[in-house]
Amino acid sequence: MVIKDKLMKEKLENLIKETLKNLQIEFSDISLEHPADLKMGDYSTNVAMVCAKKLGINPKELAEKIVEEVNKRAALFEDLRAALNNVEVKNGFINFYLSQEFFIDNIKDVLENKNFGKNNLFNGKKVMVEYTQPNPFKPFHIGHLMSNAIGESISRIVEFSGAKIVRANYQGDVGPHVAKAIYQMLKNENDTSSVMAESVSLVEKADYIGNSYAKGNDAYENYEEAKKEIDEINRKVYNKSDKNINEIYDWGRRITLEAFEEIYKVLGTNFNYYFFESIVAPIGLKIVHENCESAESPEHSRRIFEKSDGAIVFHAEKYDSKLHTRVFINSKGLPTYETKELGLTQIKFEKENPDLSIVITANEQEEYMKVVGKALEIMNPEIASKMKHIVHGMMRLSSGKMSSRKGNVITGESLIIESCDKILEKIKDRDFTDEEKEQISNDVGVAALKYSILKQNIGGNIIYDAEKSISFEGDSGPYLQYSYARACSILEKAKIENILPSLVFLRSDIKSLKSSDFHIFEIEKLLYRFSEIVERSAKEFAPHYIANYLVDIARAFNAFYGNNKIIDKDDSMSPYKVAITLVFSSIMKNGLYLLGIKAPERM
RNA sequence: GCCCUUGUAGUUCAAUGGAUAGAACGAGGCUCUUCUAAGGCCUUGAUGUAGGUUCGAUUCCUACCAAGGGCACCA
Repeated sequence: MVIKDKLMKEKLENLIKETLKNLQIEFSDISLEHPADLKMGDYSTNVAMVCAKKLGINPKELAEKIVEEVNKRAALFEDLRAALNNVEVKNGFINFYLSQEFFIDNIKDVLENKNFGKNNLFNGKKVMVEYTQPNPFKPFHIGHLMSNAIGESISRIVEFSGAKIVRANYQGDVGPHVAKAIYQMLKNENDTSSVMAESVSLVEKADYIGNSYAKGNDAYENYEEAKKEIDEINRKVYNKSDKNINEIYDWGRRITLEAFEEIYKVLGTNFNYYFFESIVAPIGLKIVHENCESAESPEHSRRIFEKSDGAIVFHAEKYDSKLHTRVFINSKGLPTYETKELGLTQIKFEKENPDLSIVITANEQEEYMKVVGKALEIMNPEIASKMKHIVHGMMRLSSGKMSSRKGNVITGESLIIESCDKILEKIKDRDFTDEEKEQISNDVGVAALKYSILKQNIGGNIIYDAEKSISFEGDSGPYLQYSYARACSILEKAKIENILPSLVFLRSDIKSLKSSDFHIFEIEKLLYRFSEIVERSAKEFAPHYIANYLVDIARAFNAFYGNNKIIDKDDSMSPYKVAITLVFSSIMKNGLYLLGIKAPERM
């Protein structure tokens, strides 16, 4: 058995270390990387250039000397001898070329090892991930879609890296936005009661509530009278004092939550916890009051929060000049977002006590969270150290339109439907049953959207182009799925032709082949890297490394497909090519899973 | 004004301090009596400005310019 993927890097690093030691060069920080260009080898190190200056030697000469010594040492070990094809100096770099035997053994490894691609970065850790956070009474907008795609992918990646994942959702079921929606629904009492009827669909009901919020919000901003009424309703919602309001509230909350659940089903998310502001708010209030300057009890001597203009605030700039003051309890005695966040954090740790608690939100909340984090750090440094806030950018539509033909705001939901409908239109003439078409267009439509969100660094804003996103060409979710489906179809044919993937492709077989008959395919040089890509994604909480990698292997596979006949009874290489196809399909499926994307076998 | 984030082909995005800065879309050409041509192959083009650190800077540091976000009772 030759060395496989991760071990290879370690072995090579050790080899270089030993070599330097032999040459009496002191250097510990070995950098060994994959060169960007496959022509430059499979691994590459810059030690010669780094050490040359210190030693006052020409880097090229030093590199030659190191290579000579490396070759001598590598010859002593059977595994290295088999795995290394060539070591050479180019532009001062020392490049390592791996052998056919290395690649073949790694193809075998993927086929035999069920855990291929996994790593143990988070072994034994419990990680809670909070994401999506749509608010009852408001539409599921594009930001929620982004948060969901990113949160689900990060959850899966971290889970794949050994963690136990707890998925959490946090929803604002009290507050001004609720009052605005209820205000409008009370104004249109007749419409409201007819929408509440059984016969009206869930989607229509949820739309009605979302639109009521939008109108109520408008009234709040433009009419003093409405503002007063809404503030009054807000208070009544908090203390549940009005029977009529309670009834509409209970109904609206239930309907919008049910509608969200339908969306999660389409997106492929299952939450373990739903936290609500109504539950979290009183806990946060208690925390703030106990740590406020007015607290009389002597055990609460920490005066973190201070009274100011009738509100209770936290002067974060006292602790960190880069932060600022924020209101935690407003002058009406109601908790703000910051206070609720403190309550939420406490509940999370009481219920699950995670080793790491991740919160995913849009970047507009970055500065608030730093202030909340500072307050938390003073009160409970242990919990604060386990919190991680991951922010994502905003999505803009390339068309510039943010509202649909009906004049409604384009919601996350409408974007999903539009995407799926377009795919359905594209595949309408294909040879599938209506049921299959429905399933495929759902899987592909959602993939198109999710991929558009995940293909780039999550911190930046996204310009969403619906046409490009659903395109099956180039850099898209459907392109990845198409490549997978194509591989599946080849494997199906292989089965019919009875060409089985060769699991035992013996070293003697390779040697008996003339070198002209055998060359290492680009796809082979990429497949074994899957696990290190996943590990890096997990370490940096960055799904886009996986997305980019999948495009790379899809392209390499399609080139392999385009330039080779895979199923060919007269070709002794055919079983091995089938094996490569099988490995590609398995890695693509796993990779798509990590992005939260389904992999249909036909499309 | 202060703080955070971001400036890369015409456009949308990559690039763990490294090699000739990669893709995709767009444009032009070629390609299937072979497994999904929704594919493949070829051609075309970019690091905001000015310094600094380094053998080497898109990456790190400083200043400037530009965009987005935050800066007291919304979330």
